[in-house]
Amino acid sequence: MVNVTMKNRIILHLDMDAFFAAIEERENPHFKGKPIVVGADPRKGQGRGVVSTANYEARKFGIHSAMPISKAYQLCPTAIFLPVNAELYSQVSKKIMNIIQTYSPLVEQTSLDEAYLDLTQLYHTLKYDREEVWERARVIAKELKRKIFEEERLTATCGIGPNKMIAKIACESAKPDGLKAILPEEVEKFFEPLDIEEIPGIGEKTGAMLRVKGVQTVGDAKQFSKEELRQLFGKNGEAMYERLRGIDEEPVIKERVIKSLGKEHTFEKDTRDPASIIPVFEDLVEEVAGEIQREGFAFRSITVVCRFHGFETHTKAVTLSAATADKKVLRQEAMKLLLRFITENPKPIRLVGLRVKIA
DNA sequence: ATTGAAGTACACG
DNA sequence: CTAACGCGTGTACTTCAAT
Repeated sequence: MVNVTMKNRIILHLDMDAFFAAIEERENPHFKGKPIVVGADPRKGQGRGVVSTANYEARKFGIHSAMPISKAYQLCPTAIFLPVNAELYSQVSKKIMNIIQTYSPLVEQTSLDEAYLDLTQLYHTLKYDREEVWERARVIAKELKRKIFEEERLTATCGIGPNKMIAKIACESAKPDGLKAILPEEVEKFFEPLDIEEIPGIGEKTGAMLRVKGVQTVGDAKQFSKEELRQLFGKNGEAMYERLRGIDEEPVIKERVIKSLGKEHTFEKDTRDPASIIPVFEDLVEEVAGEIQREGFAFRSITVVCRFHGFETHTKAVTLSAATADKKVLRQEAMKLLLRFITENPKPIRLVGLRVKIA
């Protein structure tokens, strides 16, 4: 009998290829073969936002997600720049997720275009025959890809592994329109040459710190003991030690509980003019309060964010004596925090934001 | 000693 | 002139005060 616990799972990660851009391409067939950048308006290179999604044609110019739109414009001014049509992408996402649901009862949606499927039940239905289980998972991935393409004319990439992290890394390695399974006995070989920043949780800052220490790959990073990593990176360091070795016990969760909710706004030009700032901030209050009411939430803690000229960002927060859903209270308290920012800091303001913690 | 609040840093899609 | 850098959400840390 095979042990079926957290230690012996099979997880599938599905990630849509260049999702937003692919939808736009589908909706406008004459865009086919041209570089498409979905994101902020570049306004002749003066726009302030970032790239949400670039299709593979645009990526050939070096354009990628999260890149400042002004840089994307420099790299390829002739690309087709499109605004984010969130409503449309959300509708398509729902259809995709509905398809995914039919392949597993345990699905975790992590964004509009990504989901994890826990296929561990296959161990039961296939009498614990490991070969069969992994083969069946591949078949499911192929069927998923085919079904999504048939129904939505969009391609996806699937990764399969013994946990979420490995499934995701497998998926990343197979993009676009790919399928990759990493078996438990293949994990070590596969991980060894990976750049450290491919490990979830190691971002730009942590990656830079590791490179200073002469670490480039996952293999290099394994020279550090768990204690050393804890010294360097705290609690994250301990998790990192495990992840470098392909260990990840994170369960596939059906739905996450919302813990906080907020809105923010970046001005077209940095400003200290109350006539520009106040109405925008009032709108944030309206939207946050509206969402709180719609969801039937209450809040007790309020945080206001201010990003000043030069990108310096600060927060101010208050905690109320009791939870409430009252918009007046939100406006009153949030406005006090905002005014403190304006009186304490003479710099022009780039962004204002408002966030509440759900009680 | 523990808890909660305020503020900062970092990560991810 | 090597900087340009949205938005929404989560976790973890440090510091300080009150319990």
